[in-house]
Amino acid sequence: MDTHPGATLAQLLLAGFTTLVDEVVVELEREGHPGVTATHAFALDAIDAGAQSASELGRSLGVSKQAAAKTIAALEELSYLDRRADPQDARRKYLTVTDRGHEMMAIGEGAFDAYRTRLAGQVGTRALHSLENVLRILTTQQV
Amino acid sequence: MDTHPGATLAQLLLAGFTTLVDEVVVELEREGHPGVTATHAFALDAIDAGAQSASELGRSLGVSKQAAAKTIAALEELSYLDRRADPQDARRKYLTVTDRGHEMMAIGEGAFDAYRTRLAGQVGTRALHSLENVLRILTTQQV
DNA sequence: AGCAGTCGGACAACCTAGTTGTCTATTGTC
DNA sequence: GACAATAGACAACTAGGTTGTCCGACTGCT
Repeated sequence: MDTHPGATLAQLLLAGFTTLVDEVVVELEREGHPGVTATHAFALDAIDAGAQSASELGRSLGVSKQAAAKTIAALEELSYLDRRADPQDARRKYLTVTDRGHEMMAIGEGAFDAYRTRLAGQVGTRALHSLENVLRILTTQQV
Repeated sequence: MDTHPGATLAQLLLAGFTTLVDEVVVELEREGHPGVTATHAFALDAIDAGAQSASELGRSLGVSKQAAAKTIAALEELSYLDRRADPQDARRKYLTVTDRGHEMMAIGEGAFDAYRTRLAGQVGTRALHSLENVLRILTTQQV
């Protein structure tokens, strides 16, 4: 039935990601946050979790500092971030998440979690935990 | 430990995809097929499986016919495809996979399958089947 | 047989999310 | 004080898509 099991696995992983993300983006738009992408949401999470400069954000997301700077510019434009001079280090621009940024994060997280909970209801908590465990092994080990 | 389970699931899915694909691209390069991307390999699979025109390929991959045409142009440039006039329909350009294309497909599939088999060895066949089942539900149903 | 509508393909302009390379200003280290 | 490392800005580029427009070829209907 499936003549390409390995390639199918890859396509399933990508399709799963886009399905989940599309759902969340639609929900964010419905809740008053149009123009937000998954990249934005992940970056804002990383900044709120401690990445306080473009270089640091790039390292934390695994992309170049230039790419991180572009994402930061977009988030600032959408009023999700403030950039201020760092009094300790004149090279840096200190990043803080605005109130609107925290609101967007909460809605995004809520939508992600709600989807995950619905999925758990359909396939069972054990199957979902098993999936997450397999993916963690896939991404962190030499398989 | 994980304060964002839903977002983490999305990131795991994407990271799983890129891990798998990067591995295969490296293997293809090592086996004499540099410049091949996952997009190319998936498109060639779809063409070999019956998508015989740019429009049809686009529908089968879920992208616009223009995007499919760009991928086809790249595959033709890399000598993985032939485009010939269709005697039955002068609008169409009939697509056939070359010998080198079939060789590349075989290597790509082999690399994908080998990785999947190694993963099954680490986590068990049941866990892998369960993962694929969950992803199929995630991508094909209204969850 | 004619004609309207659909379909395949090409071309252009644009977008997103990244890349590398180069540059300046600042900071930390010996 | 010299010098390497770091933060950020700017430019040019790439991949892989998108819409919109257009034309020529086919198809179904009357």
